[in-house]
Amino acid sequence: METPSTDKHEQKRITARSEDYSEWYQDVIAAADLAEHSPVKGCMIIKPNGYALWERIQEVLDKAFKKEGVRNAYFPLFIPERLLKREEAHVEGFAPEVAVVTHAGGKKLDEPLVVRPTSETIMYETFSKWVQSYRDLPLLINQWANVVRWELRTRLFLRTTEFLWQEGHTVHATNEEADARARRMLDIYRDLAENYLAIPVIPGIKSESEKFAGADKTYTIEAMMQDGKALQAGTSHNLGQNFAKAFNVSFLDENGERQFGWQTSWGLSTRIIGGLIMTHSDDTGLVLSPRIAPIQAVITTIGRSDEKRAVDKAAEQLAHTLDEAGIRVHVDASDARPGDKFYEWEKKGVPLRLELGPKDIASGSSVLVRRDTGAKETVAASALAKRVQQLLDEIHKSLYDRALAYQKEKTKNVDSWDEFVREIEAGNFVLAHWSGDAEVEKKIKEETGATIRCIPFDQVREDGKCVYSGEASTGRVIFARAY
RNA sequence: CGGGCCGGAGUAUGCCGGUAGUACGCGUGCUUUGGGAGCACGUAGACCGAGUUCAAUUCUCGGCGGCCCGACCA
Repeated sequence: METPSTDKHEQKRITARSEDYSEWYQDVIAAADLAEHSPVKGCMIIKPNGYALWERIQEVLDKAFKKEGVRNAYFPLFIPERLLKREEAHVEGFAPEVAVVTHAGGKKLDEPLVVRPTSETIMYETFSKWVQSYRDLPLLINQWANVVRWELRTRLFLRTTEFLWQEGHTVHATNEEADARARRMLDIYRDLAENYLAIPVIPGIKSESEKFAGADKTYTIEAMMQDGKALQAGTSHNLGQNFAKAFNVSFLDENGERQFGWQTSWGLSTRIIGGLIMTHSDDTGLVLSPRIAPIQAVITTIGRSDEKRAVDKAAEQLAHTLDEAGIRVHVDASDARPGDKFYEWEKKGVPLRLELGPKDIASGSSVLVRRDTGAKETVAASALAKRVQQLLDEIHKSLYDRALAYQKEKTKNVDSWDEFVREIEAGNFVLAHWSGDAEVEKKIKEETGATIRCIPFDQVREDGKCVYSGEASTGRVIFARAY
């Protein structure tokens, strides 16, 4: 037995990724002060640092949605049970995981109320009244909300009993238009992931057995975490007319004929924050991509107490300059020792640190330190704002490139079953031929734990044989173990 | 729901069938300040129940709670 060290730094250290990925993940969340477990099992308390990330994501998505003509609305938390039961595949998919309110106001309710696991049913009941004519279409609605899914096993951010998300719901006159909308919204998620979170993703379509309960088609973006497991980072569904028929969402077309609407829904949740953590962070703590970081640059002051006033003043001035340049900046003028401050902001993942002390003020410069590489440079005060902006862009690119290189390195083309098992076991993504048979998919899952993450949009058409059954196949799909 | 580990200051832990000790944290004061400061004083703790025992935080059983691994899932 190893005796625990009494060294305080040893005690504060984050578990190495290579030792225990799960523990490392939780350590990073704790070190960056993002979230904690709540007294209610499976639920999560999102702390201010974590919520600030969610607010940034909301900001980016809301802007993109508005550009598309999507409008925000809010529907009730409670769904009458009969509504949830109206679409057959939907109720089957969600029945095992819904929470139901049976008593309220001191009485047993005549009809139980389901706490929404998603809002298709309650929204479409209303949509049937909102949509009367082809002139009412397309209807583009988004809702920011919490939902509840009673999962057996939970993990901070990745799968919690209650989670925050946005869910978009649309109605269209044609299937083509609905499908284009579903694809378009997935592309907005891809843009968020790649251009803001620096997470490279693989967009594609889900297999029949992996698609959303009640959808005709489910589109997804899949990301690879640092342990090689896949994370479904966002989904978009072409619902066809399944819900429109169940909820009578119909309209009169140009010819005065009644038609059912074609619908989509799409969602992205706080889970993406888990993806952000697991994509970039290291054994020192969180690493945030610059465009999503609530604080992009932190100015840490250094100096003795008799110098403090002058240093603080210079820090405020510098912060003002950076703020003017549109950089999200924070000044840490606390009394803590320099080393303490450095570690603190590294744990929290702030992309850039500017050290400012008497020496810097004397020389009219500042020391700039990158969170991702640790590289230091001294920059003249006059050139700081420009250099900071430049470095933020570089950090984004570097994080993205590194994650993409890792994903490519750990994605293997495989043509035999032995290889397949070995590569999955090694924590890789596997590109393999699959004939489209759901039974085969199920058996592969049972034997290896791997599921089809998606059939990539950029799939190369090539003839081959199913890696499991040997049946003819026209292209490779992505298999992996997933969160 | 199966398998494993664990419940003690805010956190992490050592020894122990008989005054619960240590480190970090936190508070006050002084000295410090360019990579996790030093000293002094202070602060705060055994999940619940039953059993064994002169005596249980320690041993046994049960409950409850947590974490990890599976099944389910965004």
